[in-house]
Amino acid sequence: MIGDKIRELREANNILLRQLAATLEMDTAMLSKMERGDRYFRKEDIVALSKIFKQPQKDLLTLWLADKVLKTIENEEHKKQALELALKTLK
Amino acid sequence: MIGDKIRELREANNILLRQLAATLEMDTAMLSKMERGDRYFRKEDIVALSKIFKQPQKDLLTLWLADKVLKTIENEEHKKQALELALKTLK
DNA sequence: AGTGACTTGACAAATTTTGGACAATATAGA
DNA sequence: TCTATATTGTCCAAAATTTGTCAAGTCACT
Repeated sequence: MIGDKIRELREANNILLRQLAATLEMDTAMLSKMERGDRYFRKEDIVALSKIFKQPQKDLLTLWLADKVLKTIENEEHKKQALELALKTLK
Repeated sequence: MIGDKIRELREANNILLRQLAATLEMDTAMLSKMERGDRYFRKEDIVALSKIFKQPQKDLLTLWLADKVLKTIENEEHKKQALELALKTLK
């Protein structure tokens, strides 16, 4: 999800995976995994990426956090109810 | 949240912390922390507790999972948007 | 002061997550 | 086919998180 977004931005800007990886000072394989959702971006990288691609930090961070939430509940039952309950609690 | 619920049930049934801890085969201190939200219940314990207190598994598991979700997002910004996004993605 | 119930903090042990390296493979274009 | 790019899997060590145990502490009551 956040990975798709980053890939989209990267391709729209004609930047190669290895170029972006170099900018973020990470291994190309790692960035590939991150874009595909195999691994998680670190929060600092998301912040850096929002600057690189001139996107509102909030948007990317929200995507990133939603991914994390989805990961915590994957493989569980009653996901929807739990999310709704969590949301209700928050408000 | 799930902890409050368990404590409520335990007290309504006049069971001592150490008695319930013994039933669940855990340290009293651990159960105390769990009820107070300091530590997490294991899923199996929630299942066991729903039997002990004759509660629908679903209800307790939902509470338990909502807690986990809230924990993953605590200390983050844009919690609400992220939860809403996650919920939307799920549907 | 003594007792029972519960809480708390410190700590080590166990487990999970993470970041990164590397190699093999795939894919597309010249 | 050769080359550049990207993907995928596996391995490793470091870091972080979780878990369990224990001792000491509080609190309320008698």
